[in-house]
Amino acid sequence: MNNVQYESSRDHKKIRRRLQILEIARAIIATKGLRSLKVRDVAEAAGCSVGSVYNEFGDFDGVILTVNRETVQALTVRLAGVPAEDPVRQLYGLAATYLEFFAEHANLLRSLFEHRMEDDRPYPDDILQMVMDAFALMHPPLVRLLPEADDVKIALLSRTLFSAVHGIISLGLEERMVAVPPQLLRQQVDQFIDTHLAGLGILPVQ
Amino acid sequence: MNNVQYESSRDHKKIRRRLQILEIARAIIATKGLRSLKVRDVAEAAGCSVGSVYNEFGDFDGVILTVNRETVQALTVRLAGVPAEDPVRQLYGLAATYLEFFAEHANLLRSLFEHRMEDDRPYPDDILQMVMDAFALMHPPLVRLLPEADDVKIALLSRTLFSAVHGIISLGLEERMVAVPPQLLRQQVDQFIDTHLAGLGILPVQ
DNA sequence: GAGTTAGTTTGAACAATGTTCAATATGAGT
DNA sequence: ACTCATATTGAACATTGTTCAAACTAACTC
Repeated sequence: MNNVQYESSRDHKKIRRRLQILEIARAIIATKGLRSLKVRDVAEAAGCSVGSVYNEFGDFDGVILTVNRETVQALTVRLAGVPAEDPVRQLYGLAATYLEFFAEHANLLRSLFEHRMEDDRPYPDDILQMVMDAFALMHPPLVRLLPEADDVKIALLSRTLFSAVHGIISLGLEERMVAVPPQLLRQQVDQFIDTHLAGLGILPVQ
Repeated sequence: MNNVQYESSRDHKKIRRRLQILEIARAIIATKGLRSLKVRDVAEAAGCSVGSVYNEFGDFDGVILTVNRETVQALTVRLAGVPAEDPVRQLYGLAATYLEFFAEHANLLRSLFEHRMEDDRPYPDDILQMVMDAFALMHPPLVRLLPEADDVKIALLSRTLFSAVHGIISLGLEERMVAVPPQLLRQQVDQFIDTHLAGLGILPVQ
């Protein structure tokens, strides 16, 4: 047993399969919702036994959590791509991007926010941290807009704003709760930020 | 078979048991979360067979939905009890009451907002309607505060505001997402409404 | 290349849990 | 007391998460 740097054929297969399982699980969650995700379906679609899924992810929650982790990573990448020239525009952009991402991947986002662990096992810290980091992307533009405010205040404000936007979007897209048409929802979100920034004494861009 | 007005002994037992099942299911959801709710546990605690639970509620979703229905009813009662003298105070009161109720019954509210039906059966309309009605409680005070705004605009605004507050509260109380201390959350919500009303051009009460 | 070994994969068996339904029990009417 | 419609039961079944001893396979050794 020498610790080779390059991947063995074994590792190759293992990695390929791991990715395949995740891809399949993600596709099922995205199209049919978390509740429709079944170990046997995933195993069959990946061409392996259920044992292999367990071997790779420990338990079924492990698969779900890995998909969730990748969802929040993808979200963060998208949010991080919002231009930062003008702070007000950046805030609008962040909200609009979140709405876009949520609309595209509603079931994946629901899996991220609604999945409850078996028993009372804690949700993995790294995922929580990533969600917090995504929330914190509103921090820099708010600092630029409110230079005199202290950091704690800004942190709280960014969290509040993000949570508020999340609420508007997640309930707005909840088809069962009389979904708002996406176009209208976009206006709704813009309007909301507009009003809130005005309340903070920040003027909208021309 | 004569259609007697008074309840027979049979009906009595049936009704009593129905209430008992609901009480037990609610207690389990409230204390251990929706995922811990099991038919057999409910049946045993209610001193009846699993068949009786099915007999009474059709399927297990039926139990959950009935609990959810009662949750939104209780919420509506609480929200409807908020004094309506001053519209601004009323808005603060609605948010504070929602926060209070959510903090007291976090798992019941999560069951209401997060439960997904089996397959793709639709969520019962009456529950959705009740949620919308609860949201609409912000409508009257907003009409008083913005007399010149048209009704559609107000309806959208009340929905937006309620969704935003819901987002702040539900994520704020999400213990897994670094829960905000309730006391701080209260301030956060007040601050939020304060700012948003200011943005709408509404002055806070003295 | 045959043998050894460590790690992997398998899938049948098990466990937990939702669901059904034929048999039984029960209350109401006569 | 008898009859009958209805409610209740719980064992059996269906679905799905989980385990693990046995079979397999790749890597290493000589």
